[in-house]
Amino acid sequence: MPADETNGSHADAAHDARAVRRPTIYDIAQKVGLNPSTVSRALNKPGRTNSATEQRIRAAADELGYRVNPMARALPTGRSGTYAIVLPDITNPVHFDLIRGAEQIARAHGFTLVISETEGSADIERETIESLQPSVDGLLVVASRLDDEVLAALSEVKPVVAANHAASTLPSVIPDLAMGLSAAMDHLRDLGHRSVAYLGLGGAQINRARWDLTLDLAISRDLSVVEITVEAPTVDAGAAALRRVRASGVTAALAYNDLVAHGLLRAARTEGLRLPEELSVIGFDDIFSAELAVPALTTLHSPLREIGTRAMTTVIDPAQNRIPSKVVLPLELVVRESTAAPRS
Amino acid sequence: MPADETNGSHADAAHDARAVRRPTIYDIAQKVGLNPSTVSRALNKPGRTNSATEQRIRAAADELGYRVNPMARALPTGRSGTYAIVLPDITNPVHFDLIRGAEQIARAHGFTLVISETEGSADIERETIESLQPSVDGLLVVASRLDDEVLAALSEVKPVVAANHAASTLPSVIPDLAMGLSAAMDHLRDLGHRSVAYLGLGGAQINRARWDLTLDLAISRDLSVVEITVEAPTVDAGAAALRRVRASGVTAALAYNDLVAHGLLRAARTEGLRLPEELSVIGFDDIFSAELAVPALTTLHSPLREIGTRAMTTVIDPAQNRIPSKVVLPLELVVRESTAAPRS
DNA sequence: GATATTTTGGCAAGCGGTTGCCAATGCGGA
DNA sequence: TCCGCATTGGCAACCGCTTGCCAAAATATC
Repeated sequence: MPADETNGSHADAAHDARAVRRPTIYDIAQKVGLNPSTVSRALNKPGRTNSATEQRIRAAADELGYRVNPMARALPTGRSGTYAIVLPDITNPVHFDLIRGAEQIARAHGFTLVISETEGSADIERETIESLQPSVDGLLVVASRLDDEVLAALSEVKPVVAANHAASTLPSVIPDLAMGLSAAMDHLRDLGHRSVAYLGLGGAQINRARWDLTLDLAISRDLSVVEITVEAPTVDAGAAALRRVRASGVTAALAYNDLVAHGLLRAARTEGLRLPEELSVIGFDDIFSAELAVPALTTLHSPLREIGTRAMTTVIDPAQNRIPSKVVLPLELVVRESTAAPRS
Repeated sequence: MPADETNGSHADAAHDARAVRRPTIYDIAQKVGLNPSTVSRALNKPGRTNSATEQRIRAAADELGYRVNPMARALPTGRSGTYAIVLPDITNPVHFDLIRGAEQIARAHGFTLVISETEGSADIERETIESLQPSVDGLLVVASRLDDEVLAALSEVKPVVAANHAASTLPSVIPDLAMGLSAAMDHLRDLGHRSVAYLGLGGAQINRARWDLTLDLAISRDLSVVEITVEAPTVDAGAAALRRVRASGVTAALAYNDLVAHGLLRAARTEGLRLPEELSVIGFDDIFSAELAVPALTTLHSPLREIGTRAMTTVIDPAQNRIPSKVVLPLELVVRESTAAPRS
């Protein structure tokens, strides 16, 4: 039988429709002369059927090019095999590695991942999660804008785990802020800085933890510190902050993230500052462009990818799914060229 | 009724299960004393039911916090309301804006988007598409590694559109290579360059079109041109190519993408070349870090975001879905600091 | 006021799987 | 040879929603 065109066997009216119908377990059942339930078992319950018939069924299945329809399966079982990751902004490079880590685990388990943006709005985030719930087996929320109680309520329906920020009511996977910020502060102090600025993101609760900690750490090191707020976690917002940074008289700045640090560096260069002598800058995250910057960015390397894999692993596992735990991963300072002793 | 705890109304055995059951149209039907089919119509077929009962149903629906279950709906209708975008590598910044454009359109229509990586492997790509097919209404393939015929076959089942590369058998949305490359060549020639290198990506068919065109354009401008192959579309691969670029004696290089250009620049700076006088570099794509580079990268600005929106719009529309067309979008040269007249 | 139409709602089948339960078959042991 | 048990496969219900078809009710037509 040379022609592959005949695979529709008894050509129905369906044939003139635009889309070709995919074979179902009923087609397989008919082909081998067995009941669909047997086909289902042969394909999914190892050992439940005679191995000879299992062979026949398997053969027929891939002769027909059968693939299970995940939605049809999801209905009776309640398990769809898809997970969602919801985050404020896909294009923020910080999220790439996190997404990729999650994707890798999902793929390894044969799950599919849907990614959804919230544009940083709590309302959209809530709405998104609710509308996703019926079709997923669990959710990862990254840098959520939602209150812990809301998240707790949402996680009643389907498990939710927090990635990259701590939620007291959920399993969370976070970087070790204390470790990273201590290292950053030590580094600055050791270089001889006496006063530093922290460029924080207004309105992000993830920012609070960082600032509170930075404040404590600075005080205990006898450094003076001020918080300067940027409007968005972007290059432009970072650039716009330079004026205030200079006005504050600090010799070093710790940025909310690398994008902000990039902006600060760019603006400083534009203004003709000598870098890093006249201004030391430390970023946060260590995105791929950090080492491309001039001067190359000293930054806190966040284990984004591992945060993604751990978070995904957690949400997949029914044993860890629902119990609020906290996985903290090392946050390391990588020293490049954007920090130096202040000119005296 | 102060307590919100009572929403389970007649508490079933389901109550002690981990996951809370979400209300269905049956719950609504029972609550208002109507048939589920009426509920379904009230919610989805405007005008099909009496507007008074529609009100009642709607009220009951959101009192119960009802949300339709997309999977249950997908089964009878065959429409799942989700689309997939499959691409070689999520973390390649080139894809961010494209994804985002697609996401925006999807969201605007209330569709959900699933993103899937192929790691640049044709086999994985095919496998991915096939396993996604039953649960999506259409696919976007970005920089596909698959043959046009394979794609054609795949698109029998569910519509597929090609984004950022041309597939003769599918609707495609692509940048205007001729326009962009002409501008790049003109720019180089006008600066006084006589011989240029093209840094191409081995094995990518999207690369062939670029190289062929570059060759033609160079010849017609009386420039000499060589192709230098990089192994991967990455910064490191670009850096590794510097040696060969210098050996070739060219004064300018056109890179496969901005990442490669970044690498070239970085390596050149490390080697102490004076940039851009000793080597002009033009990138491709205009990713966000292009203007962060030092010198800031002259590059071909690809309308990635619009490619994403147009491709998504196309795949959504049954009228355009299936007819191989070609939407070409302007590819513009943005001149920054990485190109200059060669030192004479 | 009787008949023809239109509105409106119910019934039931079906989408493609899964699974509890039962029946038939095959096998071993007494 | 007969009984009991383990294997193996079939039956049918169900997951939540949609939709063709029909009947009852409401409305329009004469």
